[in-house]
Amino acid sequence: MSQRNSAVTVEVKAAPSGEHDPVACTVLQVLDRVSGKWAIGILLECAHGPRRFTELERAVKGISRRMLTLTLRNLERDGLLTRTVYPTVPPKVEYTATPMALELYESLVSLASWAERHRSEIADARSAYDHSSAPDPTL
Amino acid sequence: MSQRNSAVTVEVKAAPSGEHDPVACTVLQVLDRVSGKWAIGILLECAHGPRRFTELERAVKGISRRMLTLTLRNLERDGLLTRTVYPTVPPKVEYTATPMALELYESLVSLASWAERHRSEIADARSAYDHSSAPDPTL
DNA sequence: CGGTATCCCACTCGATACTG
DNA sequence: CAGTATCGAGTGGGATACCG
Repeated sequence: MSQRNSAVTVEVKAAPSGEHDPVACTVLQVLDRVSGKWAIGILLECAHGPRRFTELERAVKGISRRMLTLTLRNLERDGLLTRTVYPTVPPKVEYTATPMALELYESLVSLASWAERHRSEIADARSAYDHSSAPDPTL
Repeated sequence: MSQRNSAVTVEVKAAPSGEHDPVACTVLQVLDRVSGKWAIGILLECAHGPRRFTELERAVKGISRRMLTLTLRNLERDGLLTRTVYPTVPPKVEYTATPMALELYESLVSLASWAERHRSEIADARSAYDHSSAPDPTL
């Protein structure tokens, strides 16, 4: 992976940014941080206390080593997780949610509550929409 | 685009879902709805009142017709926007945010406020991280 | 005006194999 | 134990051209 910009060797999300609307822009930045299939699950686990690599691998079911590492690195880079290496043998590494991440989690809960309140409303809207483009009965 | 499932002709996001953690799962569902580069910008515009197709095209700068249509369809499908067609000539179509969408917007604002509060903290974490994998000075 | 249809690239993510 | 390297499929999204 010979890339001129020598900073990081792992794939790290390049901030898309560059929006015009200040609010949309800000929200998008947060979203980019916690979007992706795994970030929230990992954050959630680490919010309950320090977690080791393999603990996360088991706790966040379905994740691959690769995605675990990648997501961990991005969260660490954004200051949402701290990575602590114990120079023992065998090696031991712990990931901990930062206070900032715990605050973020509170905001995410408000999002979740919105989803709970409107779960059925959304489901209804979906089926209504999907049925309105009705399949031709003559087929 | 001959697909047997005749419901919708446009590409519509198939909900990935299927997570194990209830909170992570719920949040992910919301995120999938408003993720993507354009959903929030469009929602934001329509929150200020009914908007026509070409108004949105101009307001949400950088968006293509294709992505505008796709995102509008998804938002409509989830019941976040209502689409009103005036059968005039030339045609006129208006998109309006639903009450549910306006509520969601409030939640997004709390996310934005989190981002504001921690903007510098994140920036610091980033540069610290990026500098720690220091490029070889001898190059 | 308000869309669709196509083509295509970049990026995400999973599977698998290898390493300090 | 805690990663890294590589390959390849699937998908998000841009450009462009066409349609009722």
